[in-house]
Amino acid sequence: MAKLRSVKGMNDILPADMGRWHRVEAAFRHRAERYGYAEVRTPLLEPTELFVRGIGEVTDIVEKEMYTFEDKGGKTLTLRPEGTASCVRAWLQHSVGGQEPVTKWYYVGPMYRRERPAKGRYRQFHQVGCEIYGDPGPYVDAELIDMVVGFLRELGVLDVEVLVNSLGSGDTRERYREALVAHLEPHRATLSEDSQRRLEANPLRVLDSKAPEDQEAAATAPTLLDFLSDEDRAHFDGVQDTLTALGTPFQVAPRLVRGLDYYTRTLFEVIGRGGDLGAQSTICGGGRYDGMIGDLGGPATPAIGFAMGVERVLLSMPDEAAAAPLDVFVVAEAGVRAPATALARELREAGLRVEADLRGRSLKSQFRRADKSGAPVALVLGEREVDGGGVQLKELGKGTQTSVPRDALVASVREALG
RNA sequence: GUGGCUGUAGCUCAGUGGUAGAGCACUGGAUUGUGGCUCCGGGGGUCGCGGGUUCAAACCCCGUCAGUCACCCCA
Repeated sequence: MAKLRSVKGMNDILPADMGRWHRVEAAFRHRAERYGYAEVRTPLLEPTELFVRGIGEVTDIVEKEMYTFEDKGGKTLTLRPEGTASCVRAWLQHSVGGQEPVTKWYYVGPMYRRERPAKGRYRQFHQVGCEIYGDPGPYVDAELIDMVVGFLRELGVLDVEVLVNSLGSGDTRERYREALVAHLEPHRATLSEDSQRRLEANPLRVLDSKAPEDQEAAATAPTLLDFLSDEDRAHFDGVQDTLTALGTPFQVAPRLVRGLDYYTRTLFEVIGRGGDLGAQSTICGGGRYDGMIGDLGGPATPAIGFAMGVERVLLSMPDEAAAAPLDVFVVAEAGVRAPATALARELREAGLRVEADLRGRSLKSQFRRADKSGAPVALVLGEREVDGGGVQLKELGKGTQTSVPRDALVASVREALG
């Protein structure tokens, strides 16, 4: 329609939706802070190198989804596609690890990925997430998962599935990868085209392929859990035992894998079953990445984190009536608009949310607006009231109207609002 | 990135070759300072955009852009 449009896949969030956004963000902040996390804000733009090294060169995100460009100084920059790498960079850059034994950070903000937009998937999307540096788990792993479930529950997102897996550590993944390729190679010809490609790039992904021709080869494949070392196994048991102790329902999903290279040991995903989610049903994904900090040149430090898609949380939340954004609507005759403005200011200074129609329209149309605004109280100011030193206070829900003295106005309004 | 479907008023949609419609929303009014219900009126659309076929295109054809669904991937 209009010639000027927002960039494809990047959406405006209009005031009508803002209540829901604020509710999600506020609930997340409060919960994270109750669990001992502190907010961190990192730049939207980072050196491209950070994501190439942090996320992994052969991942889909790095290979084809990043917004990368050269700035005027010739530096290669990238709009952040996720939050974990930036957090690690900031943590290292400011030597936070030397100042405290365990760091717990949370973040809220937009991320950028140049994918084909669909429901629940946009090119600018928003994530809330947490990261913990310096605690090897497994208790903190379970606590993190439980916090996510509690957060979603608070927002009314009850119909979720929590999937948990362990990718092992050290060379577990490598050994498993080799065994898996050895298993799949004889089936190569019957695998789907995608999976034949994945055989080289990321064979673990063949396991959760939806193509029917891949199902058989995947079903008979060795499972990653069989390759765990004793330590990895004990760690994974610890995660499960703690989740059970917390009463958090979960399922072990031995074939759960992710498209980011950095994960080790604990891996989890929260899937929404209800709401308006389409094919993008993953609300939250996360896991341990004990190797990343060392890989980026820092001291070997265990780490775990997750990210949640705010748009997806919103899609899975139940609808609810929006709270009235106003307390009072001031209705004034055209000739007394100046004193009406002063009246509105007085109420606002007292902390009330006040709107007035100052265009000089008929009282009837002002009342119509007052009604639609949702404000429970209308105050009427005309020549008579200005002369008499009072104000008419009308409770729009009840239809009752009383005259209140000007100097008792704030108290009377407060009383009417309950 | 691949395939399917859809683009008509702010929103939800009807209209399938012959002068652009409905409901909701917005807005004015229904006698002298008062909302919600009802009634009457008003504004608002180069029918996504570009090209083609035709005497004539919202309608048929091609392209393009956007949205959406599935795949892929992921939050």
